Amino acid sequence: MTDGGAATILHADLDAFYASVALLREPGLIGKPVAVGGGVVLSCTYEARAMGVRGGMPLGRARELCPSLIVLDSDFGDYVDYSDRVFEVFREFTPQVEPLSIDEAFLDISGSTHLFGSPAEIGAALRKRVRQETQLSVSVGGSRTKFLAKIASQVAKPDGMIIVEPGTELDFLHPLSVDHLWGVGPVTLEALATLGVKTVGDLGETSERLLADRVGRARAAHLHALAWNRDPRGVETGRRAASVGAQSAFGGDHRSPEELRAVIARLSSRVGARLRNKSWKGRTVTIRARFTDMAAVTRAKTLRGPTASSAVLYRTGIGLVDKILEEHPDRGLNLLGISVSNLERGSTLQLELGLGEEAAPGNPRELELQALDEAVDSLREKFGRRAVGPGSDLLGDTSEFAEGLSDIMSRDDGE
DNA sequence: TCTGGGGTCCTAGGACCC
DNA sequence: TCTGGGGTCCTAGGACCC
Repeated sequence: MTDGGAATILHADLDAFYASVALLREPGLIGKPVAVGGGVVLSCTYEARAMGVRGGMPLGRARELCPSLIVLDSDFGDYVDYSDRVFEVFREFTPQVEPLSIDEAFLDISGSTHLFGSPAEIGAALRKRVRQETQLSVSVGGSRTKFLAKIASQVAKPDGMIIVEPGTELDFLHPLSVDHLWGVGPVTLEALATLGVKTVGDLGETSERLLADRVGRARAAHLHALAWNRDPRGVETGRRAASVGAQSAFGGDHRSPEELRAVIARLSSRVGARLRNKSWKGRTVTIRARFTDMAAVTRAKTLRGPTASSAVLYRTGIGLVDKILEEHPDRGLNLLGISVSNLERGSTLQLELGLGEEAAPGNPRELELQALDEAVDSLREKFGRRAVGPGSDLLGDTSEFAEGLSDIMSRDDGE
């Protein structure tokens, strides 16, 4: 922008982040095929990838492909620490940092080139600094547009850097297969293949109307624009989450209604605590359920007012779970999740019932709900995330929280 | 050891209002 | 007698990403 069209956006992406962090504790395993995860592969080293192992793959399948695979447990606290340190390094080069996930970010460096040099020089310095600070390797892509910077970093992996200079974008982009584009997954890839579209160049030569018939209007317009390197999105630093949620998968065996309530209690306590931590409130509560055949359904309820109360989330969630169980009486559940969207900023001081009742100060039921939320928060602070709900040493399988709730609910009758 | 947990965005239909 | 069209909100489902 300020320097007459030079590449000004960097995309920085840590290589095999979870696996690399795990290896810092086990340096003897460097160079071996290592995966981190439980149930499925969260992340794996490039040695494991060479054998066909991929993120998201069930561990059983990964072991089939790579019998010598070493599987390590994940430690989420470690990941957050390392991520924080890496993002601090990013901010040494520019305040314009947009986090995309725990291990990648966009950086707008258009205001930094006079201090730190060309994009390639900044990218090289940033990679060096991250390695100094954390011993982790980060791949970097650079371009005038956001999505192309991201593609460049993917192509540069592992431990590489590609800066796409202005004027050379289409030469770089058009030979790539379409699934390099953000938003092209297996389904869209297949739909595009039926049109004979294999490369980004093919995509650019295909009419938008034809594309829209196969993949929908919005996606067609988006993909067509990307094929010609049109991406007006800038780096956004202050993005607010659109939803907050938690989910839990359990084995195929039958769960009693009490056990399902306890799962919802634990998930509600986690989500509510996270909302209150950030002073957010949300108005729409969604329950997601997955059956043993992996088919999934969602049921949502929009409250009259926003809430951050674990107690309200629990009560609303239970109602939605009951609805699902009524509609699918004979199917076993495999997973339950609860999330809150329609978020807005709200003070934590004033809790609302969110069910259309007046949140009058001193409303006895509101005070009880608030007391439950405070109990949730202090338990979680003292004993960690498993303090409330099934598996908790402290409270057993039916949480005190759920019992308190049902107590209050039973007294609601007749109001 | 067959399937984790955190998200974003789009589509489509119905209810409801003017 | 005939029966519009736009806009918003809500719900449900699905593709996709890390």
